[in-house]
Amino acid sequence: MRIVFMGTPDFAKDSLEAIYNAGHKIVAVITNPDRPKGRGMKMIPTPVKEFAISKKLTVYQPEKVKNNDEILNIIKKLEPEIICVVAYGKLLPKSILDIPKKGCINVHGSLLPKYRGAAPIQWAILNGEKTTGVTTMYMDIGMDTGDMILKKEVSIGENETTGELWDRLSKIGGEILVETLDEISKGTAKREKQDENKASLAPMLNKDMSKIDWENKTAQEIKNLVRGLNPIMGAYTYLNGKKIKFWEVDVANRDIENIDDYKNGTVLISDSKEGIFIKTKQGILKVIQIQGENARKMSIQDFLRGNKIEQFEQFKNS
RNA sequence: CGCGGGGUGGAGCAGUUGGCAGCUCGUUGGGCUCAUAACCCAAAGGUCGCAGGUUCGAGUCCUGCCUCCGCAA
Repeated sequence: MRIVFMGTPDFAKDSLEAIYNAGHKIVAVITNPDRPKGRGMKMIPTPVKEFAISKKLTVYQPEKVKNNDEILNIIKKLEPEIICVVAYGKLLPKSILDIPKKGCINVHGSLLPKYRGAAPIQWAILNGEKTTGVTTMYMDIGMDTGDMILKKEVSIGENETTGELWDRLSKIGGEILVETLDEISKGTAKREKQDENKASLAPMLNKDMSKIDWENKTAQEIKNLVRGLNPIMGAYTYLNGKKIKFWEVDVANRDIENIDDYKNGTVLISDSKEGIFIKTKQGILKVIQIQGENARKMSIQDFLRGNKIEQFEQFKNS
């Protein structure tokens, strides 16, 4: 089948690679423009672009796709039977969705209709979900509201981070996309409406939510926050006015006397070998990997050699 | 020229107005102990990123270079 692929990050690249290896005819790849990135603001191509170029596929990088006749005409001339969209980063207008005869299909990192939107994988971890998955669907003009074709469910590990789940789901996304294309070409693809009553949103993450709320969160909730934000931005807090990020924590299984005498966020134990243990609203939090201001991340043991954290010091919101 | 912080024994850090290079941990040897990753004693281990400059004297001040990292996107 003649396919136009649209996508941007590494999640999309795995899908592109999968359909490429499955032998589909990819007539063009559309991805976001290169953006200045990293130290020194160097222009970095998207992962999808890198792959496409290495396979000598044609690449287009429109700044926008709405009200853009140029890209609309380019896609029309390509006469794609299907457009595959994976984490492209922009909503497509109806004028583009109507081009391919067999429709536009999308790979989404959740079990729809749950977690529609930009950050389904992150939210699954943040909310402490036990399972999630990948869904393929026919696109419509809404945000992840189209009719579903295939689903694959996976369980989430207790300590799994967003980064780890992301990698797993992007591989599965590639597999399920190939299956979906198969079924479409054989004419056996289903079309299942999404149940609006079960729909939920997974909006983009913003900076504010990465601050640890010692007052109101339990140890388990904080753990979910930390692994949900790893490796995107990390969860942060303050100790003596200095910003500290946590990259890996666990709920500690130990009893401490008179624990209620201390405020949430208080360091109950600071030990050069075991690390630090912090009181929360419910449960004790053990810190495993940490990062100080302007420093790289390191194990709590390494951190404690050069940075003192005394017992009864308190982590605060500012 | 996006903003910013570094490079000091194996690890993580300190080093005040330039004046003998330190701390915690680790390592090695010894001791204590029924025993220990615990405790005590001792030792080894650094041309302070590189090059030049100022100075009686530079980890510290100046110049250039290499290199690592954080934020922001």
